[in-house]
Amino acid sequence: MYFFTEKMQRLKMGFPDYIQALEEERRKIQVFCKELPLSFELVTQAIEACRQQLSGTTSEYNLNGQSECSERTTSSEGPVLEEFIPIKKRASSSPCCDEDDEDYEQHSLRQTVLNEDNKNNDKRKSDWLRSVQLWNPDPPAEEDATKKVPGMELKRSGSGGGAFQPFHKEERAAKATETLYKAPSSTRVAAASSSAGELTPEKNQNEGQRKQRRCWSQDLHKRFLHALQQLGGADSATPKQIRELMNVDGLTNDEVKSHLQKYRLHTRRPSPLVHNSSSPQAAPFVLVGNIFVQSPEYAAVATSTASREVTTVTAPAGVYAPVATHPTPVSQPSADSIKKPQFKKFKHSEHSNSDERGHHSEGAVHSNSPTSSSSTHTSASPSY
DNA sequence: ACTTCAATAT
DNA sequence: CATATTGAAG
Repeated sequence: MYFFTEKMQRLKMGFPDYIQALEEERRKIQVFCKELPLSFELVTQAIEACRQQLSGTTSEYNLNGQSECSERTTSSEGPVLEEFIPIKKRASSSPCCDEDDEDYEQHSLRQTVLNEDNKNNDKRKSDWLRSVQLWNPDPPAEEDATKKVPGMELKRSGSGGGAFQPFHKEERAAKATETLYKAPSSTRVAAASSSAGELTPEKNQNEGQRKQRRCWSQDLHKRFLHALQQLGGADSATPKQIRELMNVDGLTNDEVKSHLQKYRLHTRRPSPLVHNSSSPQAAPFVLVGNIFVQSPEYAAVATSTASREVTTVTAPAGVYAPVATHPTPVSQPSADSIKKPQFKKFKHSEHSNSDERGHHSEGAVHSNSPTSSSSTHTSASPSY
């Protein structure tokens, strides 16, 4: 109890007041009990403890409350937060290159709201990394090994490394599969399997079939970022260099190129639009349905301006990080141990200015909000 | 019907 | 190498 008394003293409250404060607190976080189950529980316990202390008798702590909030309970009356779990865990992260765990994320808070009647409202998950991060939770990590055949495809089983974990269904297959390739869609015959061996995916695949999609697992992406950062940012890095740094075998330049393209695309200002009105800091939270959630933009902004700690706290995991945002990536003892290309060569004329992309030294850093893509506005996508 | 994303094509 | 287009998947 010392714990409580101390707190109360600090707050200059007596048990009754403290209890009341706690209850209020509990009420506030109740909506998030799903997201913050422990907090909820802690507060609840604290209340009970205080009550016991106060009256010496055991009183029910939930007079008015429900001790638990079932997820679906809320759904009955409207929108409900579907996913939003900030679990940032990199449990299974690669053993090898964990040194730079850093903030790999910025805005990836997503607010997904689900209206019972409307299925495709804003389910915009903010970004492309969605895939990256959900897929292949397990970092095969075994980079050393020969594995990671290009042909591999892992089904999402977002767990381990994944930062998000949708609370609903979600089956997780054993992560075992390191490499598993798709069944021959057609032409390819089973023949290969017999003698030689297993992996030679690209080999016998006669005709032109499109190459198996490469799955950018979390680990892979991590390496990608790592490389990127060593190279001074997405804008100065080139596919080849990246690939080399990544040192993943089986990875091709094209794959890296493609990924880089996407990365750049998403990374750079997705939203030219300004949210004039409210100052950024004014509204870290937005009201969604009947719940407040942190707005992604805010998180993004926070990353750039505010310090990292804020970021880490508020922003759950994302995958793509500001990358080079700051200095000292990994091993960077001497400034010039690695070269920083910085400016790209601009071929000749053209490049009709206006492009925002001319970063200056430092290494890039767009820490803007890629939040993306989405929301509401329809178009924006090339397809159509 | 739409979006996202890696693979290709330029 | 950068970008644009394609085609597959969700």
